[in-house]
Amino acid sequence: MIDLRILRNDPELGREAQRRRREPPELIDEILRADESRRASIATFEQLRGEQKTMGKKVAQAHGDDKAALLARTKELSVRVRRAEAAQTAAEQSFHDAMKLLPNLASPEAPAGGEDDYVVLEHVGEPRDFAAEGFEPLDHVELGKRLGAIDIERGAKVSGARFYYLTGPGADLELALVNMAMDQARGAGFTTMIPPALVKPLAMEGTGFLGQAAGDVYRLPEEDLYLVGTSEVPLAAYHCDEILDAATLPRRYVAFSPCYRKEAGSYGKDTRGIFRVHWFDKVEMFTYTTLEESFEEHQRLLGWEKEWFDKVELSYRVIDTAAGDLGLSAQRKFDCEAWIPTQGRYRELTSTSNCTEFQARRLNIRGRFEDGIRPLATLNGTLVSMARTIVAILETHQQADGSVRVPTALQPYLQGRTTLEPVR
RNA sequence: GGAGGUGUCGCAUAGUGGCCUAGUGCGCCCGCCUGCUAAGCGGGUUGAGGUUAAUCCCUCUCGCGGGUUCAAAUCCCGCCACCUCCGCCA
Repeated sequence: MIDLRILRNDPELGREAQRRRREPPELIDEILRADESRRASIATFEQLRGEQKTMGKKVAQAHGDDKAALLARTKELSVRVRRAEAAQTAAEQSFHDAMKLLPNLASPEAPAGGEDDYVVLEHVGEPRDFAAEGFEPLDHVELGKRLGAIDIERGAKVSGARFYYLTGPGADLELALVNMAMDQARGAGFTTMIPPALVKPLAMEGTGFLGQAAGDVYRLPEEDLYLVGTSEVPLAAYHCDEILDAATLPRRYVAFSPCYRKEAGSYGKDTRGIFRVHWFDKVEMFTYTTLEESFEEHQRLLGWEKEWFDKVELSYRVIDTAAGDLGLSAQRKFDCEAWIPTQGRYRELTSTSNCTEFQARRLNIRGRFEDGIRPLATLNGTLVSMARTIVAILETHQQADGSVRVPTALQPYLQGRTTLEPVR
């Protein structure tokens, strides 16, 4: 949800933001109309309600015929109050429904356009040149088999397509990555968290995942709960309906959680291996801060992500996502994409979004400042997403003999192992 | 899952249909007093919305949602959370 005053003062700003996202600009005018009728219905109700309260006091004091006459009038008034209240509720509902459809206003710095209109901000490291080294790289499916690290057949047998088991060194690798990520974040001052992966509709809705992304979300209709696609959801909802003391900001949390995604509409895409799966684990950073601070915090989150890539020794590039490819909540988003040798291209491993006040308004998260109470800003950033990082590490650090070199920084987290060796 | 209990302003509590415009204490903020501090004294202290240039003012907010009534913190129904006990369980 965005600040209504912005739209009232400058509707064209809102329409333009919609165009940059390739979303309908007419929504702005719908919202403004809904707001007008909402305010009119509030005025009507309040006027009648005030009258009813005044009359009620007179009734309490009157006796005999006076009282009977007053009662006749208040009975009639009561009906009108009830009708006005119903009209107000309906008008507020329509207004909120329209507001809920409106995505965050994209940053003026975010490139306009759709998925392919991103801007590359930088490249870090060189993609490894296997041809020069004289051998053909294996893909992660083959490597995973040889190392006894990934069991895709049994994942499919037990859970279906896009599921897998991490086994032996694969499981060890995930735990090592989790621990290294948690250590990094803890060192940077984050509070570690293990949040619930099942949440109520409020948390999903509040974080913006029931809009355009709803098709990608698993729902348990029996309990009316959702499986989260990222721990951003429980971390954002953690402080919903709270007023945080400004002195406690920024609040930084880092969470480990499973992530579940239907991957609807991705049929035929990335069908091989564990690059695109229905479940993976992730370590996610999340910050509550002020709107003014959020832009620098966004850069800091990006900085921690880059630090991570350096530690696992992957070459990558950073892209500035185009407005049309931002999630509903995001004002700006940077993705870090690692080079995947057997795909010959950069693929998204991590992502950091500045949601400004958008989620905080929906979830009613505010800060108490010297000059009053205001919504906070929320930001999120991946530190490590498991399946894809494991793909990148296995493929990038494989050696001609079929073993995989363990990045130096990761070795202490892998019982000192320097390589993962083939078992067959 | 079953039975019972509880949910009021930051905390603790009062309030069983109109005198609630929700009282009191603690905490907190401002001021007075005072070598300093404490105490004492006076005032303020939920949040949201409408209106406004801003204030004033008005409406909503007693876990949430319905209902009864001219009128609901108060009566009725449903839901949620927490506590106690029983059952089951990693």
